[in-house]
Amino acid sequence: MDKKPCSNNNSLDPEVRKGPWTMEEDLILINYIANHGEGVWNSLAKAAGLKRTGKSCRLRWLNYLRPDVRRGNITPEEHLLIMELHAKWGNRWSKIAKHLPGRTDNEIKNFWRTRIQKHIKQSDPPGFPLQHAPPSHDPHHVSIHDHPHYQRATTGTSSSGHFSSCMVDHPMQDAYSPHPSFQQSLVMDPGFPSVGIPSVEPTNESGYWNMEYLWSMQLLNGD
DNA sequence: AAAAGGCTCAACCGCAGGAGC
DNA sequence: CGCTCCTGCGGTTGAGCCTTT
Repeated sequence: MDKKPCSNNNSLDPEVRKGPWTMEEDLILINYIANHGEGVWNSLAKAAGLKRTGKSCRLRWLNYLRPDVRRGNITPEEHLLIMELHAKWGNRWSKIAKHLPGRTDNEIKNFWRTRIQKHIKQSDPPGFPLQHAPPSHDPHHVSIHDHPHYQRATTGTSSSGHFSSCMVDHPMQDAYSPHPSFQQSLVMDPGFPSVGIPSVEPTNESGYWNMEYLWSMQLLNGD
């Protein structure tokens, strides 16, 4: 992803930032929404002093910063539901996401494209329409659990087997970082506190950080 | 140990539809 | 009625990480 300041690419407005969000930007957005509520994203971005488009703010909030966003791997139950709903509605990701509490359309879309679609392509004869994805009892659905990609997904991306048990269905909705390198650090510390301030500064050198930490800061701010 | 290729997912883009004027 | 702005959605991209050779 673009690590550059991105102040002048594509956009006519040189003030508009693009690329990954920083901790500071996230804090600003969280604070502002906590105080004023969400919506009217363009004016929100300006009023909050963020050099981002309203679109970008909305996406960041909906996909990451919202407190009810559920991070971690897709569970088999969710997987099943996604298969069923996709069979019913096709690529209506937002509609599907509404039936998976805490999951975002982006997350489901990515999950489908990287795991399920690939698997179906590999195992189906040419021309098999994805919209007719089989119901849960279908061999395709069952066999995907044995697929290397699925297994990797359900055990996390690390070499540690501890990762999955702490990430999947974590009661506190997981300690999660938007950045893979920080996610890596969570692997080393499965007991990373999900409430309160961690004992270690939860940022890495890239300026990425932990959502729980950020929310705890928000709570401490009392806003 | 290093290189190459594959995989994941955060973030962007373009488009469509709705609301307000 | 037409225009503009905003929101939401689905598709796509590309950086970084992981796995394989």
